[in-house]
Amino acid sequence: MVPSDKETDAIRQIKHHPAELDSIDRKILGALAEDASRSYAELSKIVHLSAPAVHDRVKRLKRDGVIKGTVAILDGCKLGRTLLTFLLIDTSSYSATRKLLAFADRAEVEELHTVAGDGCVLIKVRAANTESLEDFLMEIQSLEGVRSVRSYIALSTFLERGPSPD
Amino acid sequence: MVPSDKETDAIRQIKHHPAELDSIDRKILGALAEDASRSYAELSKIVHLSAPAVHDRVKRLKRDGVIKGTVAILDGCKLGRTLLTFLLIDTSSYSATRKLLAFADRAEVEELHTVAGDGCVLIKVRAANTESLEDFLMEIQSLEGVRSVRSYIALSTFLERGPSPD
DNA sequence: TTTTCAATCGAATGTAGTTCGGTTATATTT
DNA sequence: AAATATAACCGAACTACATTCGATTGAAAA
Repeated sequence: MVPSDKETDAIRQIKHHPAELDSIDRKILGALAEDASRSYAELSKIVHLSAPAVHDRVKRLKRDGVIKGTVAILDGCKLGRTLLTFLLIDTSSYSATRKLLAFADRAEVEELHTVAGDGCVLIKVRAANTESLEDFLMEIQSLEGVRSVRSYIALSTFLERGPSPD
Repeated sequence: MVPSDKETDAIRQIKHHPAELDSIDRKILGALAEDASRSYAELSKIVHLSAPAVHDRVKRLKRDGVIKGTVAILDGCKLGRTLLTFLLIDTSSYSATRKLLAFADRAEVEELHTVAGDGCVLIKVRAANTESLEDFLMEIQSLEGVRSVRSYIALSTFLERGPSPD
């Protein structure tokens, strides 16, 4: 039985192998990673192809999962979140780590990773102010199995973006 | 003299005060932060307004800088970058810190902040593999004025997104 | 009260996304 | 080598969405 298109698409998306990308693909990806509102006409000028040709490539890049989607970038300060902090949390048990994963639901939490090294969990938090950060910290510190929490409060941000195709 | 529209727009964008947002604005922002490709027709169903009304609001949110832009989210693994690492670099001089800021140009670097606390600079790096991460680390460690570099290699990522309007 | 302003709507318009058929070039098969 | 299949591309047509417009409403200011 020949696999249906749907099946092969599913396999393609799951694959963690790097997709084969030529220089034109990379230019398109770079342009869209910078500004996803660019029109196909605009992209076609950048890569010297017709608009439908660019459209085909973007469609393929989405189908293969290289482009995972497009999102609006919001200004944290304008939303009332002025305090960016990275928390490095050392846990003594897996159950404690699991409890920390639940914090992914919080609106203030932007990233949550488990890491190798001294700590176990790394959380990027954008809080409204020091008070709300303190509340957040207290909540984490009071969890059973949390050994230590180190806070790194961002002073200035010089770069914040997603993966680059270059 | 009455300030021109251009001037007031410029002031509005620079302002770090939180913009006044009602619940409809927040719903729109949330929907677009999740998927910026949603049409005004789709958004209008979510917030129970007409498409032009939503259009006006989005235009205002962009003008005020609450929406900073829209970007395509790329899959780091598909691009051949499988290794996500956070570096916490302790420097002994401002000139060393300045040298580190130049690393914002690197394709592997996704975030670069100065932080208060033990370290001075926090860098989020997405490298192709351990070898290229090692090259990167070596380069930083060999900089004059770099006291220490702590590496936190991500094992699993449970959340990665921008500021939320909620 | 009267006026002004901002937010909204339906309808019309314009622009950009998308599909289509045909062409070329390359790779595969016979 | 010839024939066939495949993939990438193009211009032109089509479609759908973004955008503009004028009118209406309701609330705040004069």
